[in-house]
Amino acid sequence: MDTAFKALSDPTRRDILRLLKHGSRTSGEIAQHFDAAWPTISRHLAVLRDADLVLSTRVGQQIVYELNTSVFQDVVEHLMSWLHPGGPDE
Amino acid sequence: MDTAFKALSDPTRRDILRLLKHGSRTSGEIAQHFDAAWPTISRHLAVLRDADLVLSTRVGQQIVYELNTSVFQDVVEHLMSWLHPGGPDE
DNA sequence: TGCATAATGAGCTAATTAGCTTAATATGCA
DNA sequence: TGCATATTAAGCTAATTAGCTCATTATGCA
Repeated sequence: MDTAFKALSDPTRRDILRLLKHGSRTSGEIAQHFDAAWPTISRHLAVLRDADLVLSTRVGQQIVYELNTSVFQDVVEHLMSWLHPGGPDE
Repeated sequence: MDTAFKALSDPTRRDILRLLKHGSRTSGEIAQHFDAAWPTISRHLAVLRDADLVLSTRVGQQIVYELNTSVFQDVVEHLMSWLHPGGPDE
């Protein structure tokens, strides 16, 4: 959970997630949307992967990334539990 | 919005928010719950205040902090918009 | 095998930040 | 006013991290 919040704290990574919201993309397609160097985007993708916010699959020469919506659900539920005083989160 | 995600990315700050979920607390009461030095907690509170995640009011000699639930709502809605492909967030 | 393409790993620098200690500010009260 | 308490500000160090460039790994195909 800690890694998820940390991953979300970077604007570039949130931009990547927004991009993936519209469908799966390869590393190359993602990198092309940004001014940063490809290895830089690759590192951001690794952070998102470690946080389980995205899933990656190799398809031939390329690696396809997609949102892992279940972890998003967890983060959202986590936040919402803070809004309800009687919630389960101590 | 950027500041909110950044503020949430620190575990100590999330602990502070969890504490405030149970009701308003003064700076001193909050600091007592942690091993860190008081000025350190004070700085964390400043980060949360800048992100509008908490509201502060002076009451006599003390400053009382409380959750700003409306900003939580915003963050939650922001995250949820990423889960729905037809959502408004591009 | 040997070459081209896709992606990541290694190693570096500059910037950010969490933590500390010491100093300053603000309020309450005699 | 003058002192005590509550809180924050300043300034520092160590650790983290985003970005880069260059090198390496992995796959596809002739």
